Amino acid sequence: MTVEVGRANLVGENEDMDQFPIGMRILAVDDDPICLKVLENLLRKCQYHVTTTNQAVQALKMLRENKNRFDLVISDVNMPDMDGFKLLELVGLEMDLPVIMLSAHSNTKLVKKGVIHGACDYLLKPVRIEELKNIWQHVLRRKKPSAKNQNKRTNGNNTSQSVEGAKGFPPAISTDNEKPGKRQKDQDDDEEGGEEDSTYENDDSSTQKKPRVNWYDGDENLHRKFVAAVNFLGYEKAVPKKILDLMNVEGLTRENVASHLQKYRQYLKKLCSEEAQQCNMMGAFGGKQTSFRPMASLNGFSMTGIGRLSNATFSPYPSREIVGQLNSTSGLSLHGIASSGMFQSHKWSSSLNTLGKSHPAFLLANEPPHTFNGISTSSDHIQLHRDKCTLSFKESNSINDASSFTVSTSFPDARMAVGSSSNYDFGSSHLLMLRGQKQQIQGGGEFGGQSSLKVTLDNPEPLANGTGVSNILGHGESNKNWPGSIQLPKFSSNVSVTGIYPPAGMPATYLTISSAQPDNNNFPIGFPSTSVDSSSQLDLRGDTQCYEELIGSVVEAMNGRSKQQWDAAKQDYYGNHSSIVRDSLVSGNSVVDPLNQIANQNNAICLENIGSSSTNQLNDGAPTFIHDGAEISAMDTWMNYDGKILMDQTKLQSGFANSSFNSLDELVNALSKQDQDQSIQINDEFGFDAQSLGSSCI
DNA sequence: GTTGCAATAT
DNA sequence: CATATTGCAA
Repeated sequence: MTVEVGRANLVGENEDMDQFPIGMRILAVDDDPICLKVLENLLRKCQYHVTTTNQAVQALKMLRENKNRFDLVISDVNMPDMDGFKLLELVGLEMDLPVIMLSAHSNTKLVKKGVIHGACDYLLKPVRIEELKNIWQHVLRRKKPSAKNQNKRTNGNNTSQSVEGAKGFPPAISTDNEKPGKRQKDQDDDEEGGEEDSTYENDDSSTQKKPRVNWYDGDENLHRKFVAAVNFLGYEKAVPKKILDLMNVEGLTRENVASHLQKYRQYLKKLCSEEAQQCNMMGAFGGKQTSFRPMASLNGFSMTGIGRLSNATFSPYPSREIVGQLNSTSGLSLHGIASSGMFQSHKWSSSLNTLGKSHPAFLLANEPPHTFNGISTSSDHIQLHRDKCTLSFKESNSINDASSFTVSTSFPDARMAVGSSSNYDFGSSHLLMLRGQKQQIQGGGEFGGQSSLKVTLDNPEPLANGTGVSNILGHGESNKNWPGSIQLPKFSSNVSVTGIYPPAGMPATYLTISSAQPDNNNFPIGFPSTSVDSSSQLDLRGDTQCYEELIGSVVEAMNGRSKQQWDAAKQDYYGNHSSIVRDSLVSGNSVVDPLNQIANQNNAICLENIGSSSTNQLNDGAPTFIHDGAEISAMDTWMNYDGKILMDQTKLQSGFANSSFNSLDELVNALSKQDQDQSIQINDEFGFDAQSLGSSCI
């Protein structure tokens, strides 16, 4: 039989495998003594070495006592003391032995369940000896990859799946036969014969070829992990090794990641330039906001494992830039630069040179960053001029200082949101996205539609890398719903976003974003900033309404055990201004659609992530992400790394349904009454401190 | 030792 | 052809 030939060839060199599968050690488990006896006899006829037990618990005990005592486990599914699936799972977790499930029921669901839980085979009772004769193949298959790595896997770890690990399978789950839809090149459907021979030849020699990494295959989608890792680290800081560490995917190499990163960057570059073109095409007039939503692509997690990168779903923008998106009706077409162009204060990005080259955002108009038409980034501010529109950024304070910046606008219906991710290198890695949106303005409101938003970063201190960071990104846990734009900086910072009233007399279309010390006057004062070196401002003038929206989010890992997302703040301003306070110090994160907040009126908004105080564990990261409203709306749920649903958009839209916001609600309400000075003690288990929050508010 | 880029392989 | 892998210089 070819099987025998193949087997002989394959195991021929392995001394102890000469006799294989004769004497293969099998643990048979079945609560029914009769069935067990029958099974035992059949197995013995196959010349296996059989050990039996009628208790799953006992079986587990035996297995644990000596993990190398058995080569394979055959277990009944239905057992009184322990579900066969449970046993299966435990075995898979603890010893990575092939497990064959036995059941009298051919229920597809059961079979599926068994396979999903890692069963390498699922046999129906009564079992025929013909079936048992072949079960050794499961042992062989599993041992095969380890043969050459025998030394490495003596620990009993489940490293035999190194190859499979590259596919993103969690080690705990046997990967032998599942995922029918998945095509893995290293996996021949026929388990033996010539295929094995050729494989063997390759394995044996140094010419063994690496299995190709399937970044997009499979439910867990390595690319998602990749994106998450990149976002976690921040675009510039995302280097292959760090990404690899974060991803923590077995079998994946740094080279794999480097390659993928390369491709990813190229993609972003391309995407951005394309978008720039589109933006240009769109022009200031008639461009339909919804047809081009660069930020929509921030949701990298909507990408499904097709192996194709979709513009709509990839996550192209490094979040740590300041991005000004002036689009649409605001008519902010800057000297031919896309009206939705992205701009960055060079100080916020430590290296424009690099960015200009590597960051698509700066490739707009195919010009070096500092030579953008009308945009100057050579100093600490960027100015964009087009007609009445001016955008300028200036970076302010030193990196080590707490910083704040204020965003203000007089656009009647501007929506504003500010978030922060702390990136030490950037001094402040505020994420800022300014986006013009088409929206009806209903009048200027009592303040003439002016608004401002202050963002304060109180804790730019770098955080030690969380030891648990590696757990954050998945390990097979469901994270497919992560927003792609989540960023996980290495340290957190306090962020406060406060809606404030703009100074009277500001131009009707005026937006300022300034950086200043917390103690400074937080108010944007005209533009451009008169202080060249230490204040930053962004002035935006347009004759039409402009919305700014920036959402910051913080995702945090607490000792690697959990992730927290701090969210984003948005402010809808128009006439009255409403700001959204979000804090997901607990499990939550929240995103509030500004559109739904319009009703909330005159509230000054304070948003602060206080958790980063040294006393709590939020220091591991303070990711930020930006979404535009539509994007956020598109996300149904966000999940934390434990697979818990952190936020349900619908709930959020209907109000801060998330319980974690209850206190915040109160806080916001209180704050909205301009009672910041009062201490509102709302402490949660995470040390959320309303008082400090209040103090951060203007 | 890493990284990023370019050449090469699939 | 797109993408993964490999090679190599910085």
